[in-house]
Amino acid sequence: MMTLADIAALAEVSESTASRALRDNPVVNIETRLKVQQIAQQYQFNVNPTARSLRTQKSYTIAVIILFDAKSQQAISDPFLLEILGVIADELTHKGYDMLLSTSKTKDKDWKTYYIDAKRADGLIIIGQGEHDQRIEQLSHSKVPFVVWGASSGHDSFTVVGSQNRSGAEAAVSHLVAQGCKHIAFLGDYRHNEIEQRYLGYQDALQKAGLALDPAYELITDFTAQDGYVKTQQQLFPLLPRLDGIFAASDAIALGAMKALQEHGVQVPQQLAIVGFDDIAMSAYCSPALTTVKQDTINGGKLLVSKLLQQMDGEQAESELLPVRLLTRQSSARR
Amino acid sequence: MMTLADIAALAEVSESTASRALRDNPVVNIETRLKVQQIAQQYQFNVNPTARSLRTQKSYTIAVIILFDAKSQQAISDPFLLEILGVIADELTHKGYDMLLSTSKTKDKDWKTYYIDAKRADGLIIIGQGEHDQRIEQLSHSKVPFVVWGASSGHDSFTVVGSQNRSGAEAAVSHLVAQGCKHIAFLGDYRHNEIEQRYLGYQDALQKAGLALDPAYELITDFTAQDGYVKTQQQLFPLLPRLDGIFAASDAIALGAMKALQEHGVQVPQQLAIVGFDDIAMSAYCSPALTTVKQDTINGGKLLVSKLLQQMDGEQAESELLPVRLLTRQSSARR
DNA sequence: GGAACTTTTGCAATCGTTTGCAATATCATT
DNA sequence: AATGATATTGCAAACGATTGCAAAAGTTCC
Repeated sequence: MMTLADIAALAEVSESTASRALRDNPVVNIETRLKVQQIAQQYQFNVNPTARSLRTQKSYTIAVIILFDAKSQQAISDPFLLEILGVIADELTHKGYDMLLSTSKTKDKDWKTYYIDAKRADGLIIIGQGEHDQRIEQLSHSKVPFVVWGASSGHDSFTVVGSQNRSGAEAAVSHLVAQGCKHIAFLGDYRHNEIEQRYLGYQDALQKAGLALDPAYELITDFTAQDGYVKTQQQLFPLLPRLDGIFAASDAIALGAMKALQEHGVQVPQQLAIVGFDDIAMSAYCSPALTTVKQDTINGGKLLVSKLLQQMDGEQAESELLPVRLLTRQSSARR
Repeated sequence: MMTLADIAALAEVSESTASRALRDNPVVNIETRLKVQQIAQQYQFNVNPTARSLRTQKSYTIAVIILFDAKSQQAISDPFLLEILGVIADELTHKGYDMLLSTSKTKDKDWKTYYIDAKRADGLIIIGQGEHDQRIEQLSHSKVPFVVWGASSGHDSFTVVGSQNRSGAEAAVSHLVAQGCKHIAFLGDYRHNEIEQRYLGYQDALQKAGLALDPAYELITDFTAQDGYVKTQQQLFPLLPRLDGIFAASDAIALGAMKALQEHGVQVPQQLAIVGFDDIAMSAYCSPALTTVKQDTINGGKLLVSKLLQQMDGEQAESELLPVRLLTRQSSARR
């Protein structure tokens, strides 16, 4: 392996000059610079990132932490996650950063100590707040640069990027109302930050439509199709003659519910319309195709990265919620 | 931030001794060792991984490279991917390694140079070979420790961990035969390594059953539900009266195909039975529930890690294909 | 020709560990 | 008490870059 010293020797300059030349520091003579660069190129020299890290105290690495739900041991809607992860990876690569991935099951290392203090990473991207995580709150009291994907409380002490869950949910439920639904159930776990917003949006829509809020129509449901299926059987079937709409906090839940209903002989969407959230790949390909709310993963990932880098540059970064889009498909087509 | 020097001073020993004490090197007196460790603990000292890396030339980091398909820009069956990624992350964490993630769209950095030579990582895990990647073949001529998730040719020049795609596919198709199917189509892109194996398994089963191989029944299909849907409409509908079974190389494809068929009024499984591959979360919750072949992600991830570490210890690591499991559900229940 | 700048370069310290080797301390043996 | 063997410790040199500061070289101007 070539080292900077070798290149310097070949170019007949000191290591200092070689180092500066490689970073294109204008303080070194343009000709010298070119010469060094040319030689480095020729010998395929790359600076050793470890050595540079040690000296500069920067790692050019960002840690991405995927939070798993304490109970279900499941991450927020999988397909969504993979997509945003891909976008983040691309963005970081593009900006010259490496990406350290950690899928954090509940109790584990102290992020600040492990990543930041130890200089493993220069910043943190945390995906999925779940139920108000202590650790995030705590981080915000430190100087650690980090951003979170999730729900914004409107006055958070840290930078959040997420979807307009509330208005998205409201649009979804209003759509159900417009389709003639009068008794609409909510499936999801509103103890989860983002879901809470969707739940509020659900209420907004009902209120706006002058429909009553009925606790019997609100089911706490995990993120899984499995739980959507089970909860529907257990708690929705009894309400069935009247129940004519379901807003599920995720597509997975919606599909689980739909399955249960179909097995029970309920016609979707004629007797009961369903709307989900996420637009996972399968949503368009189930029968009937699922109406859903699509999150803007691409811009989400990009924003997470740009706001984080912004923070690392010492600037402030505001929280931001991205617009979502209602995709109407057959599962809610009653008129 | 505390440094080793601080700890050494506090313990009134030299840095050398402190360093050795922390690694529990028996050459230092047991009492000294305990004292140093106690002090380190008390002051929450952690060795700086960058400095250690520089000195030892090891990073205690593994790079995981997710290969995307050149054309579809899509990774192999998404849900599967996220799962195995989680397992790998856990295993690595458990062994004290960090995980660098890279989602490699076609042309990018030279892995050996970027990760290994630059000491960013001590080893590589490559997920998804796709269509015989040049770069993997090339790696095997170097001393770089790496493992690949994919298909084994039986005589590969590197370590592969994967599923028994061929026998799994054979079981799936034999199951269709047992259900009375006589004209079974194959949907998938056999230019992709793993899919090729599934395709061979498909042929095995047909041959064993004495059924004819008909090229008209073999459709090159991308990994997406979308393409399964389109290709089915375009190329399967004409064959319909006779066609009575489909083996799709992935669940996504299967669901796409199913959607097309249902829209076309074909009864699944009565008129036509379908089997997929992967067991993605949705498979059990579509209608009818999809019969499929489940891969053993958990052991897959564990094996990838253990075989890689084995290689890094200088040992040889054999390729290994894991058994899969046929999950029979309604989409193929004709008897 | 020399003072006063400006542009380029290089010296040497530093980042925080690990480790080969030599030095010292300890102990048993004769 | 001297000798040799055996535990313990510490010195100092890496690992491969970056950077403040001073020195050297080159210009300009009177």
